[in-house]
Amino acid sequence: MLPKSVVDKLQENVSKPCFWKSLSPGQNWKSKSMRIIPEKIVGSTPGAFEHRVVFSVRWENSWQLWLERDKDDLFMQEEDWNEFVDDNHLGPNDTLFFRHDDTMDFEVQIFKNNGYEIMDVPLEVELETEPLHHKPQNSHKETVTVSASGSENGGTNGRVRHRRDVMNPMRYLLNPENPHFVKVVTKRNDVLYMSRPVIHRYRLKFGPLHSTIDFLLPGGQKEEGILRFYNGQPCFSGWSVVCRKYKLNVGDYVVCEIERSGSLVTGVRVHFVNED
DNA sequence: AGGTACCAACCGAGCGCCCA
DNA sequence: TGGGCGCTCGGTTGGTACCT
Repeated sequence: MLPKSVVDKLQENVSKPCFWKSLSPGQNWKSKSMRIIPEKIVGSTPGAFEHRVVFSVRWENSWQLWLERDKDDLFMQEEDWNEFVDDNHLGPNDTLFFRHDDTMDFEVQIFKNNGYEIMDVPLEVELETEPLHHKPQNSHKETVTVSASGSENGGTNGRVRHRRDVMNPMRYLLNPENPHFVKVVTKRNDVLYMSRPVIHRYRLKFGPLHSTIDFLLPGGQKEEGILRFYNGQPCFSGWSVVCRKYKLNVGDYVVCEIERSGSLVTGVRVHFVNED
């Protein structure tokens, strides 16, 4: 459990409905009891989140979790909750603090057993060995190089047009499990094409034509993109705005980290590569 | 208010490269 | 060597700012 000073400080700042989750003996984070939305929260915000909730964390990542009723209790769906647990590498001594922000939105704070709050994406300690439920085949190694065209190691359709590789693109990611690809800026930057190997490998799904996605940029900045399908290939307009705003030049590299809700693509987190 | 110029975006066509 | 894929190119369209 957290030190009392930390608890007191949190509670001082809390005027909205909130609750804690930490493990009791014999439980693990994927126990069904950990997926329950406390009745007092449901009761205090009637109708606010009958179908889904969205958890947002300090490092501007978020997870959408669908809800299901079981008897009188409201549970987060197992698959969604397990993904949240895996993504954040929750350990037995961790504590979660949930604050109901707005309608279906919760702000989530993750504390380690010493009361230290995680402020950035938790890194997986042993990336190579821990099995992950949606980890793709040919999972990335830290030393992987990725061609600028977006093809990753082991891909059969990869083209090597710009053979200056970005070393270790995973180090740019907020969440190492997220799909990602490397994009080289060209003089035609009206749309950002999605990498097909990444789409297939992660079985990514897209919203309807003209639905919006977010370009999540450094410093918490955000630009809106529109989903298009050119030649059957999904891509996002609004990319030119990003290139202009951040003064990207032809030949510059960016690591595009795909944000998902389930398998549905909701945004592209853009990491500017500076390897020179 | 209407005309013009400029710019950004749309999207089909086609090029270049890799693999079987 | 042909087919498929990833990507760029370029013509067209639509929106906006500026000028008269």
